[in-house]
Formats: sequence, C-alpha cells, structure tokens
Amino acid sequence: MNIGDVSEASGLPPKTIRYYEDIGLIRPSRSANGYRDFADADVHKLAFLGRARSLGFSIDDCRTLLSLYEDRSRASADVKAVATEHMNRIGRKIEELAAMRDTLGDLVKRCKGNDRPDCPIIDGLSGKGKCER
Amino acid sequence: MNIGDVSEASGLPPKTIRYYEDIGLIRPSRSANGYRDFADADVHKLAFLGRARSLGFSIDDCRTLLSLYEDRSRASADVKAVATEHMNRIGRKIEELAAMRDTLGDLVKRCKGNDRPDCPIIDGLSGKGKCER
DNA sequence: ATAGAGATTCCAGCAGCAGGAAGGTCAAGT
DNA sequence: ACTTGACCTTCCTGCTGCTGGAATCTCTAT
Repeated sequence: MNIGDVSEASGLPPKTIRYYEDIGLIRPSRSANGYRDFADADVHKLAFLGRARSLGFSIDDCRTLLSLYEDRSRASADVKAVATEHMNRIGRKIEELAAMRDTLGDLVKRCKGNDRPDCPIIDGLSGKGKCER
Repeated sequence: MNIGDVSEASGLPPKTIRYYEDIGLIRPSRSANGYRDFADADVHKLAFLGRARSLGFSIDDCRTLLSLYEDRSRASADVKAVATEHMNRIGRKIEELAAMRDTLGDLVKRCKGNDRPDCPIIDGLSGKGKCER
C-alpha cells in the first residue's frame, strides 16, 4: 500500500504519516522504487494514532499507548494510568479556560460597547479595574 | 529603568520583554551604554500585555488591544468585539476539551485497571469499541 | 514520447517564548 | 587600580506537531 491509500484509509494526511515515521512511531518497509510500503498493521497503528491524537494525547503519550497497544500482555492498569492522567490534565485545562472565560465575561458584560472611549475591558487590562485570575 | 527592574515591576521575564520588543509590541529607548531604558509607559504596557496574555489573548490580539489601549478616542465597541470573539473562541475550546474528557472518562470508567491485558481504552482507540467524538 | 498523478527528500515556518553561549558594562570591595 | 560578580547585550537553537513548498523521481496511460 502506498502512502496515498494509507492516508485515505487512516484519515491522516501523507505529511503527518511521514512525520510519524520520522519520529519513529511507525516503521513501514520500502518497495524497490523507494516508496514506502505499508502493511495492514501500519494502517491500524496510524488509525490508532489518529484517534489518540483526536482525544488530545501528546505524541509522547501516543508513543506509550502504542507500545501498550502492541504489548499483548500489558496490564490494563498501565493504560488506565496514562489515560487518567491525561484526563486530569484536560480537566485542569478546562478549569483554566473557564476562569479566563468568566473574567472576560465579566469585563465584556460591563462594557457598553458603544462609540464612547470609556471601556471597562481596557481598564481591567490596565490594572485599573478588577481583572483577577 | 533597566530590564531587570521592569521585569520585577511587570512580572514578565526579561526574555519575554526582549521578545516583545523584537516583534514590535514595545519600543523602549536606549541608554548610552546600549542598555534598554524603559519609561513608565513601557512598564504599563508590559503589565497590560501580561494581563492580556494571562487571559489567553494571542499576541496578535494583544497588538490590537494595545493600539486600542493607546488610542484615547477608541470606541469601546471595538474593544468589546475583540474580547467577545476571544471569549467565544475560549468557549469553543472548552467544549472541545469537555468532549474529549467525556469520551476519555467513559473509556476510563469501563477499564478495570488491573493486571489483565483486556482494556476498553485500547479497544476504543483501536476502533473496536465505541470511541466517537 | 509525453503528460499527469503521485512518490521522494529537504528546508522553512507557525506561536511564544526559554535556554545557553560569548561578550560588554557597572558598582562594590580590596 | 583591579577584580569579582551581577547585570546587560546579541545571536542561535529548540520546543510541539505538524503544514507548505521546491526540486526531483517513478509510475501509468495515451
């Protein structure tokens, strides 16, 4: 299978697939002409990576997950640990963003949004009004 | 004022301050010895930038906000527009992360997390179980 | 033979800095 | 006067996770 077909099958752009080979996530073999020759297992791995990435796992996490994926005798606890920590990271990120949104929401609500120059948002960012985190 | 003092006063690392000059956010003057010589206005701008950044505004947004900050005759509507759009972006990001968290939460909940190899998380990522977005 | 699609490599760039090297400058202590 | 150490300067590299583009093969069909 050439890279184009694999791209179709896995949903990942060719560039990404080459990149993943570059950083050692996959190791497709090569045909005589120098083209990459993907086996079904490679396609599965790539689809796996695509899903993991879409859930926000870092490349490093993906590396770990991939090795667990390939290790038939892994303990599910190991997988769960990785996933749980990632989930917690996401949770913290959400909190952080929510705090920003709330602060912004407050400023925006207090801003009349008219032609006049006085603006609580600018004042908040200037440290004149309240604009805590 | 030297960069160290400004760093203290604004809460931004010297590296960041130099970077902000580099990309044209601030234009401190120079002393005879070549050192940057910051005026109070620069410090205010930097503190402003620090707050804007901490609310997640992009550097490009900051550029806009800074010009509005300096424009005494701006319309508050212009500021509000920038802030509102940013707030909406944050909202969408939160939704996205929450969806990831939910999917992950489901997988994690279904994973026993023991010594056994069978793992709904790996299955989900493999496309065997449910793992939608 | 030639055109067009698809493959290859390599290089640059995005955001927003951080780390580190090599060197100049200043104030204090001896 | 000299040294020490803290500070300042510039320049270069690297981080994440790709994406776009250039220059160059290779394959397939006409």
